[in-house]
Amino acid sequence: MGASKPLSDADPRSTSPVPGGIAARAVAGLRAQGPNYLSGLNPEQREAVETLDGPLLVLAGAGTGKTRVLTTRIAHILALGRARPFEILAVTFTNKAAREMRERVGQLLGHAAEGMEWLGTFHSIGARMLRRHAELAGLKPSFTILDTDDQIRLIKQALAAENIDDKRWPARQLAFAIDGWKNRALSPKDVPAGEAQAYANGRGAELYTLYQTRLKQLNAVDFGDLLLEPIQIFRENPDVLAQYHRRFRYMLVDEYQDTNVAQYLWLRLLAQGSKNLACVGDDDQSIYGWRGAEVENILKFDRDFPGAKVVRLERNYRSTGHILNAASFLIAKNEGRLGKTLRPQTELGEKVTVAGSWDSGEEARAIGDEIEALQSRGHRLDDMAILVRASFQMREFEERFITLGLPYRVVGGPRFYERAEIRDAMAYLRVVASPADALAFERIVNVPKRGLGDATVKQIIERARADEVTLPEASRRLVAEGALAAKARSALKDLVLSFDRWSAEMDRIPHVELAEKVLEESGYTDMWSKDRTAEAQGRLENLKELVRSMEPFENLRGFLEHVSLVMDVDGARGEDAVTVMTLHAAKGLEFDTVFLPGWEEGLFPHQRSLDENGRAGLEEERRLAYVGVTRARRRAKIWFASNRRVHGMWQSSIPSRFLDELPEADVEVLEAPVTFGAGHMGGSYGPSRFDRAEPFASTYSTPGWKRAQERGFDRGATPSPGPGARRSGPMTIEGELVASSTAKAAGFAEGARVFHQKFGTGTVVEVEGNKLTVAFDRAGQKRVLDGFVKAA
DNA sequence: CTCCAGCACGACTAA
DNA sequence: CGTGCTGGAG
Repeated sequence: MGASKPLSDADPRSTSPVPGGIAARAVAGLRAQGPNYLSGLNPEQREAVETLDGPLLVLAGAGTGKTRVLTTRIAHILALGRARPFEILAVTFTNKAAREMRERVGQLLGHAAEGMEWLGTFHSIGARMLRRHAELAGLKPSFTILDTDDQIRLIKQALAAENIDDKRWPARQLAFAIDGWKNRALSPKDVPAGEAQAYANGRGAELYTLYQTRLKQLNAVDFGDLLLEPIQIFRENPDVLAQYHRRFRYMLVDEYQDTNVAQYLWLRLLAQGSKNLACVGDDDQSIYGWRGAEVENILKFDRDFPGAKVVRLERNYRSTGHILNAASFLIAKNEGRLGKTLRPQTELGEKVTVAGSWDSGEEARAIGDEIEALQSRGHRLDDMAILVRASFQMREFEERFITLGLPYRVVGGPRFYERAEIRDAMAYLRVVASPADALAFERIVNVPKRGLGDATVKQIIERARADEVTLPEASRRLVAEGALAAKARSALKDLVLSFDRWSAEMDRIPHVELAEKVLEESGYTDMWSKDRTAEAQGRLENLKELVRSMEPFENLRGFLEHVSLVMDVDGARGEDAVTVMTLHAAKGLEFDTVFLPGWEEGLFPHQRSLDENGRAGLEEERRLAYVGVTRARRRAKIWFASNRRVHGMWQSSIPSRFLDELPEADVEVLEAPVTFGAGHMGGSYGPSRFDRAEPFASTYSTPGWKRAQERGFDRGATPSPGPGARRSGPMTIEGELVASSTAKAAGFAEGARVFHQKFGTGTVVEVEGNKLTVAFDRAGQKRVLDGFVKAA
């Protein structure tokens, strides 16, 4: 690599590929005037943008203009004519980041960044490459991309075929292991013996091989393969790799600290061409260790890419002083870091606030109130966000915001495409688009119920395997031969004919219309319309949303590709709304006001991180806290609750250790608005508690609150309540308590129509204190507590 | 052979 | 709390 002499771009002629050529003169011209897109950059940023040749690492602290550098750099390359849009490889981790980059390059150039076909996520670019050279990997270009769910079902099948007890060796565990191997670019033969030993008595590697074979048979890949297969192809086909070397004149990577071994290898292979690889990252924001990210990659960048230039961005333009100081002080507790000193560029502003609440419900109420207060003072909801550690925390906020009528949007919550109804609908569409998609066919062959159970499906699969045909084709043959029971045969015949009809229509009618037709004619929407459970309505809404989301796409195939790679729905509609999302999803974003609830030991830092990764896990959690605080421009508001329901059980919790790691001078501790009950460990649950709860009877009447109180009482009786110690017996205490505190608020009479979250609507048959016997229209007669039903 | 209810068990973060 | 498997009824 001695050939790559360090090039100074002070002299434009030396950086030009063709000395004295058009580009060089253009550079000189631009340099003279200074193109306006460069004018707002500080010296470090400008250096990062203008250092075009050779490897470059930009260490960009939070809020130091990282995205700006990346996008300006692209604009610069294009403006100088160094490369055409399709000769730039620009990789991000999330679709959001890719989208943003595309938009901002467009803004800089004054027109859409058309033609940047290699701007995207690692996975989408990997998929694109793999489709081009699918044959080299033993696949057809139409291969399907399996998500985690499909993956696990496939592994289950493999385990069953090998007679491995999936109770003892859960499929998830193997899926997790395979994922890990793929993240480290290990093919079955490369798996270290020790690790392969760990699963199913040493059959790990064998099962991995089997899984890969099944994938190929299904013409499918998983997420890991989207990178691994191209790496394999590049290694085995130098001519293919050479094509990409010629193609990519410049390469940019966002969030380099999050790359795993496979991504690193992929990049290194590609960067052997032009060597113009620019990586941007921040070791303090490395929060994806659990999916294989190797902070090492960023730490040893200059060794991996000799002659690399390193630029540090340390001027923070985002946050006010107190916020930045608090974040810096916190992250300084980490040991394994390159070390950067972020410098605030503005006033100290407001201190970071820390407040406690009795339980998670109160936390949600208090934050909701504060949001409304801010809103009434003229703050936009768009400028506020609630960042949670785990997505289960979101629900409470959603519920609260619904009652308040506060518009909110959830980013990456209970994920849209993971909902059963969406997956079913998608499976239908997948089979229509490619009848060979066996997993999809299996999923919906008996949804809605058609009388095609396991036995029938098994026959179809066996036949398909014997004849080496698709499942629909095997079904067709079985039907034609008059096999199967008469009932199953006619149901199957109808289904196969329907698929034939839909497939034939695929290119004739608009895909949105086709989707509606498929869902309608298959009886799928009907199935939910007839369903009287509470969720059914929401599911139908989701299906409508799915169909609506297909509109922007050219055709069905385009849509399906999008969904398999972009597992999120664009929720960014115009309305002013509070954002609720996980800390992981928040990386790269910023808001004026950031609420950080749930800073409790066990949740944040998350127990599992500590258990599984010890100190490294703690450090990653701390980086996550750092990411959270640094999302805030003007206000960071941290909360913790004394009681939180985890896995359906109320547990008391202690404040996060991170709170004590914040600097006193930059933090203001708020009096909790309502602190009664907290720390009430004594067994004296006398009338005094009731008296205090009484005034709140109307507000504190949610089931959760009741159980919070019940839990408090319970703790008095049993000092260390183990989880599971109370499987089904809390009714008496809860019952009495609830009866007194909600007697006036609730009070259902016999014959009243009520609605229950789980059982739907029904009629009250009997009232006994707060216990109701309700005949539900669908779910039958049940005894429920009145707190769980609303008047219908 | 299919369907459904009841029960056990596992639950953070992502493309 | 939700899903996924098992066993028994139809």
